[in-house]
Amino acid sequence: MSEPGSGQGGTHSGERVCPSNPNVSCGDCRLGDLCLPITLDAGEINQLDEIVKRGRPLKRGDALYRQGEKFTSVFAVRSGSVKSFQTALDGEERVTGLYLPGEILGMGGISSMQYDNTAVALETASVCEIPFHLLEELSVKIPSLQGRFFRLMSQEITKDQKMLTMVSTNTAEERVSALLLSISARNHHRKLSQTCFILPMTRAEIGSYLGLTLETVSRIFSRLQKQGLIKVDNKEITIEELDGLKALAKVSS
Amino acid sequence: MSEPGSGQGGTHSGERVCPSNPNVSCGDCRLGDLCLPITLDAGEINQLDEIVKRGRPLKRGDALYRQGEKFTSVFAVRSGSVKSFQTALDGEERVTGLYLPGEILGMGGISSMQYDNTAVALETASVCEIPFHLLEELSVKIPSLQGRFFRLMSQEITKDQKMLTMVSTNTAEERVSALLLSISARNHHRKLSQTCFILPMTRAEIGSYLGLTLETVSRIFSRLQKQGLIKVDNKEITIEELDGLKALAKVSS
DNA sequence: CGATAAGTTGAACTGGCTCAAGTCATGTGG
DNA sequence: CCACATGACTTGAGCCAGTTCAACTTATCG
Repeated sequence: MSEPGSGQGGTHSGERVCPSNPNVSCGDCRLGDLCLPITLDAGEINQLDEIVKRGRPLKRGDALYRQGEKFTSVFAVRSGSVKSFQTALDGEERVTGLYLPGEILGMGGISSMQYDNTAVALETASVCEIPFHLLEELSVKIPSLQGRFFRLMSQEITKDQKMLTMVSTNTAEERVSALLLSISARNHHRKLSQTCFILPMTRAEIGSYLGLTLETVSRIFSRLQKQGLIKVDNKEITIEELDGLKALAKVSS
Repeated sequence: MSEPGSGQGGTHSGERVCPSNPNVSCGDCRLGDLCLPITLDAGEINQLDEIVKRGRPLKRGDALYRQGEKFTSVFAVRSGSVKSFQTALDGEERVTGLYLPGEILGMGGISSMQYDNTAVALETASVCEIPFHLLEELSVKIPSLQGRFFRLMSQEITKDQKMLTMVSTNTAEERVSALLLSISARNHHRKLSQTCFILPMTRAEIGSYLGLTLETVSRIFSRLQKQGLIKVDNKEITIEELDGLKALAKVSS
């Protein structure tokens, strides 16, 4: 039904500007209004463009950075998807974030000057690397870039706190529903289908992210399907009753 | 044993500079090396000083800001303690943060331009209010202030993710131990006793913060006391076996 | 001093976990 | 291109950490 790598970015294979083309600049990038440059004018985007490094596409499992490494850059997902996770003392991985195209990651490393988690591609993905010391210098020259970055970090704080509230209060069913709705809303924001998408994570990764076991995640999917709220075909999810799912998730957005 | 308001700040009542004196400037504040100005030189501190508003002390229950209100300022705790919480759809309060002297709060409001939680004083407290638009302007002029604020926000992200990992994986015992150790470490950093302190929150608030019920928190306290790791006298906690508690908490710091 | 909020402790219950036994998809080497 | 290995997923049964409900004690404060 879908070859590997088609999860999030692949549905756009017919576009003018290929999202994994390393030569596309920030001004041309179709994610322009989601990513860092959103509030910048053309001249400023060019300045930002010069400090952005665009590497070759990553394969599933490739790391953007690793927990404990010296912090150098933040990253913007251009296509595909990325997860971040912390490795506990016992070696267990705990997923802390899922990042889709247009989203920024790595900001947790700024304070301690080393990355506080590991980020790996969940599928074939391309990312922009933004060396932080250059971004800082540029932010002093372009106040609106500083403002944009303050806002981005604030967004991450808000997101994490929402997640924290959810994991510590909501039931398994509410958490799984909320995750599906979150992916749905982010797809919608990127002009993709909000009712049908490929899950970029395995059941185990979803469980780790939501504080559940993989068996519970699987059972909830089956239950939601039985209730007619979603259709599950392996990793392909179709939301049949968006409002019903929202009622179940008990979250504002 | 201790009158209200003596929890965190009151133990310093014999100091030269009274922490609730609204006339003390950033340069004179005994929290100087914990709070915002940490990396600034004398001239820069004076500039920051001019934008900081120091109101009269807050009483227990007074709000610094409320969820949904227009975002205007971030706040630094000068003395006392502050909690932040989100109000769910059903009206339930979920504690999302505990802030002790020298710590900054309110940064979650920057992105959406409205506060994403409510912050109230847990005891008599004094705070500095820093209007954000002035802080932004000043940050462009003082690059090290921009850097400092980037680092502060990053710290908040790291803290939240650590909390998220903890709440979704650790047992009740580990969570309670970790909170006690966190308060202990923060007290130590502020040159207060790391083994004996007054809990600024009720059992219900601690439970809400850690994703537990108040009964469980109470039971864990009793259990830890029975094991000889801590001594509990209502809100006064004495850590008897710091290393034992650390072993139990299973956290790095 | 009396009212009310905070905290403790016990007993029974339950949502999600653990363990187990399978099926199904994906990909690899012969 | 098939066979087989391996990882991903599903489903069931029993269990347990933490919840819920309840009764009580202890602090706080007008």
